[in-house]
Amino acid sequence: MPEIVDVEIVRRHLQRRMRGARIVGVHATDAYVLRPASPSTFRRALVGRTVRDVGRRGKWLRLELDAGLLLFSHLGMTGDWAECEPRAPRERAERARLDLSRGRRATSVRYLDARRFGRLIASRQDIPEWTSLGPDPLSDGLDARALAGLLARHRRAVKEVLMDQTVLAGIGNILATEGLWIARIDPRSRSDALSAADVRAVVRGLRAVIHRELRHKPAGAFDLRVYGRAGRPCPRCGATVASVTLGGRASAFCPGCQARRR
DNA sequence: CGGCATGTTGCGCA
DNA sequence: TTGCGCAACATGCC
Repeated sequence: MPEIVDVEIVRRHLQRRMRGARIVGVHATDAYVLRPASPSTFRRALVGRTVRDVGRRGKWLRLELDAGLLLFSHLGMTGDWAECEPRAPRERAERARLDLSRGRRATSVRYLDARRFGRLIASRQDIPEWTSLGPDPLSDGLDARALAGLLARHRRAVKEVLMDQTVLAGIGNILATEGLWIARIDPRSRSDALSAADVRAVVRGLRAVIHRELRHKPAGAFDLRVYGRAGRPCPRCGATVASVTLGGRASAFCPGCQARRR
């Protein structure tokens, strides 16, 4: 599910369903993903609260409730929110459900997460994971000058730096991989070795993937050019797509048209 | 059965 | 101090 695009799509859904709604019931069924971990404490914090706004920064969702309460949601690897009937039976991957009422309308939203790497955190203050996030490419914009400054501050592979949430918020393995392919830059290039033109290309690449995904995602999968395509021909130059490991993550790239900066 | 997965954190080592 | 590499977390799919 989750990179900035997926999380933004979820945010829009939740905003439409939840803004102005009152939480009338909480079925927090999985202590593993909750903070506070006790389902009853978690439930008591949320029941009766009204949702003022659904925000997002990077891969984090931040629901502003009344009475100064905040609900943070990170989707981990397999998390998702979906609307459901209040009477719908619990699904295997369902970790929490919020029953909502707005006017005379009653509906529910539920948090599904097979692998349980996600988190639901009720808090009275912003959490460190939220406050330490770097600029968000969608809400803060992405400009080459700012990104150049950020990249120059690190000496790791550019792909790892792009995926560092404290540098830039929301870029994951797919977007970093595809963005660097569009920019024609080898993901192993040191971030501080990129020229001004390279940084502009990275900005264009990331923008292109983000907006393309944002347009196509709701309709269905859009086709990725190099991610998950190691061993197959590069759609741009025909060379065989390679894969290396960076920061523990598979990183596909085309040795034919993505040059390494040194 | 083994390998892999759109994420994050923490540890050990050079 | 910095930069890595790797394991771990829990589950599902091929």
